[in-house]
Amino acid sequence: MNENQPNTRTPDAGRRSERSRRAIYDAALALVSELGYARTTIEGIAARAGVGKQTIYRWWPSKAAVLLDAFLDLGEQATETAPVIPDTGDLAADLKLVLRATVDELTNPAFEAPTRALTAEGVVDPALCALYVERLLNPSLQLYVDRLRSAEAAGELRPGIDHRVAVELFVGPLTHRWMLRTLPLTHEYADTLVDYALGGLSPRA
Amino acid sequence: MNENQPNTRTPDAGRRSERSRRAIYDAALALVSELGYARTTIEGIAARAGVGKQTIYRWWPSKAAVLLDAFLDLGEQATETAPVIPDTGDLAADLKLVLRATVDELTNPAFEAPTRALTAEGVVDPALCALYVERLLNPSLQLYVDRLRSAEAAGELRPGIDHRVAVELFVGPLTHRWMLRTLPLTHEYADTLVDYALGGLSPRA
DNA sequence: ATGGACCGAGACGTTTCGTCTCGATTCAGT
DNA sequence: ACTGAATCGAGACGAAACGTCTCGGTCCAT
Repeated sequence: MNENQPNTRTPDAGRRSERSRRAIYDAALALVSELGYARTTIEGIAARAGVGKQTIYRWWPSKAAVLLDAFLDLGEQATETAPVIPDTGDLAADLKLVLRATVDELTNPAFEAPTRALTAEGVVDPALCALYVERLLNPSLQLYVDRLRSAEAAGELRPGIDHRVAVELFVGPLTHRWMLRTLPLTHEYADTLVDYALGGLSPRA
Repeated sequence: MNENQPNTRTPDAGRRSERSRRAIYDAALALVSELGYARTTIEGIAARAGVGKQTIYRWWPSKAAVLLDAFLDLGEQATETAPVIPDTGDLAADLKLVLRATVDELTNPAFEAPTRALTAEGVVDPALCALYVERLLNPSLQLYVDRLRSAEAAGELRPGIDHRVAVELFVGPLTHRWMLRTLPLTHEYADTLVDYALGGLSPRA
């Protein structure tokens, strides 16, 4: 909040302690898993990481920002995030494969807690949300867009479709069910979504 | 049946002060609008409502629960919530009308702040989420289901479609864009969703 | 070697939490 | 009409976390 003139210190990333940064990430993720996001405190993260509170306040504006960076770091470590959607020539099959994987990830207890925390915070904090979307969501959605472009070239998609809207037709309902826990999130649901979205709800004349 | 746990107090709704209840709703909604949800405190609500803190803690388990009830009460006052989806025989047109109205509501500043707060809290708090879904979301989605059933009878829908999934095909992407602020939420987007979902993304042979 | 920036540690005043106590008031049952 | 129990407004209370601020200590560039 306090962005006054001389007070705004720019903490020079060169002198930054890599050791502390990692320790903070580990502590943050561990505490969120153990206590949940609401009962995870910055003081708790600092204590667990063996770090001064100021070291956190110097580099991050909020608890949520710490968790976002920790989460991004976690994703980068797992280089197996081979971020590619298969292109077998069968669009429906490829989409089902990826959406099923997404279902598995969203229901994986290790990822679910921090993801929910970040998402909830983003719903209410536009600045954090922008970071979240830019660094996590959009890159992921772009993979779908690319696959749909390829599908259009192969004649598997109606020409003129807005690929971005089409992606949201798959991902939106999935996210909706996950966020609001309305009904179980299953592989079958993912498959049905693909079938309905590709085939349409209207009778095929 | 000995349900007299000393710990479990059942605060007997008969003696409850209607006056205080309303004052708390008003104060809660006003403060959330003025300060945002995060900086709205239970102490602040109590002070603004001219009410003892205990009166809030006695009847609600959390700040979010207060806001949910306040929000529900607000909706019940506005009896003009004539909760019907038109049935003109043109499914696409009817859906576009309702989805456009939903877009307007989601972007209405008066409703947006408390709705975001409740949704965010629900993402992270399963108990609150269940209440939210049961009392706000599901009744609303049921209207769509009913309209789709009518459409199926009229031959406007492929037979055998799971109406609930179909509803989520419309509402999911809308909610996705609203929650995560990925792209602007417009009437055009609502229309496109209806066209894509009904017509399907695959080429119509 | 020396100055500056970061570091861990923690003291500090503040805010809010959730519980508890206190009379006053209001309602139900004898 | 009396009385007892429960809620009411008001606020005191200790605990917890906030975010800011010193402290020395350490590391690096000058």
